[in-house]
Amino acid sequence: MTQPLRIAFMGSPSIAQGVLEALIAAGHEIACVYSQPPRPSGRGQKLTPTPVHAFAEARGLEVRTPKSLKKPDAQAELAALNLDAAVVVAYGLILPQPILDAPRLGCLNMHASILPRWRGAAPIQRAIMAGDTETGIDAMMMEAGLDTGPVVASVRTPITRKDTAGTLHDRLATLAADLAPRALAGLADGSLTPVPQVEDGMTYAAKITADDQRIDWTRPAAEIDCQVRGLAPAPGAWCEADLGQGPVRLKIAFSELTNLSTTAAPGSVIDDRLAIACGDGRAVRLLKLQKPGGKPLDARDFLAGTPVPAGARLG
RNA sequence: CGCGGGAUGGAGCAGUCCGGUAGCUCGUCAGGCUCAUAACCUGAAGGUCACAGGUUCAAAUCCUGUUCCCGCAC
Repeated sequence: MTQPLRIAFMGSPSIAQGVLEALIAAGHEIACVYSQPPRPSGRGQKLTPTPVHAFAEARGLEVRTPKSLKKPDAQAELAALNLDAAVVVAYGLILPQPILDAPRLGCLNMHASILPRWRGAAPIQRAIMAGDTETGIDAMMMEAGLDTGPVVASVRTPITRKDTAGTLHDRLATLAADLAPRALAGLADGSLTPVPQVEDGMTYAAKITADDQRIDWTRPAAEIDCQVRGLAPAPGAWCEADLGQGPVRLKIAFSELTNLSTTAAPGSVIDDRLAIACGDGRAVRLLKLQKPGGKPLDARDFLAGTPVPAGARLG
């Protein structure tokens, strides 16, 4: 490897953790780890540190969890670290200009899309939901704008019809962990030059909302299949279903496009193996389902305890 | 203490209100049948009903506590 650098790592969710591990393995000096502050979250409102926070603490690294980096004292604390670079992966805070300018080489961001497509918060989910056939990881120099900076290095991976946000996330996490040390080294020794993004083809990957999760069976089957896979395993796409005890929220964790055609009304169950009619006369087959209080089940296991006969209707 | 649902052979569920023979759909195993199937027929194995106490002649079922799992909200 090249010479060790003195860096700060900034990140919060699990995709960032692998990058941090890779930077440690590459021999860099991790001066400090920044992560989102622990917040009451989840069942029971327990105060939960982020995955990166927990990991860094377990490794004995200094962890800082400021609520914002806009204040001068927070900026001074970062400047005092006297950094060669900062590596940022899904941190979740805006980095003001003084922060961006503090490290000698700047701030390097790992972003889970091929920019300028899918700038923003949820690039992995949006790529699948839109039916993209390829995505990847870009290593980019951060600017004040949202994911607008020049790209240092890039890797790509195909999206298959069997990919979910979960499987794609895991694959991209591996790619990001591999790319980050290489991009950093190339930046440090000048062998990689940041290339400005073209604006052509730019899209934003908006945060996933409750509306994104609700399945509308009048939409085309291919779109619904992409919606299901793009939101799996969390937060999940769902529809209403009356399984004999009144309407319940049925989460769909995995699906596939069938080659069936049908004239049945959208939402109709058209066979005894969970093929559902969609708006374009085609059908998706539900392969993994979850009802309230239960775990996600393969269609076969689900049907063993909850028969869903042809002719039933989902809403 | 945010709201709520759950734990029953290997899987998924009923049974719990109203205490009294362990049930259903699958899977597994053995055999049969079929060109073939998430096909069909016959037979078999497999459960201290999450854990710990309590009430009772008798507890999956009623009472108390514990652990683990999940949905919503955040």
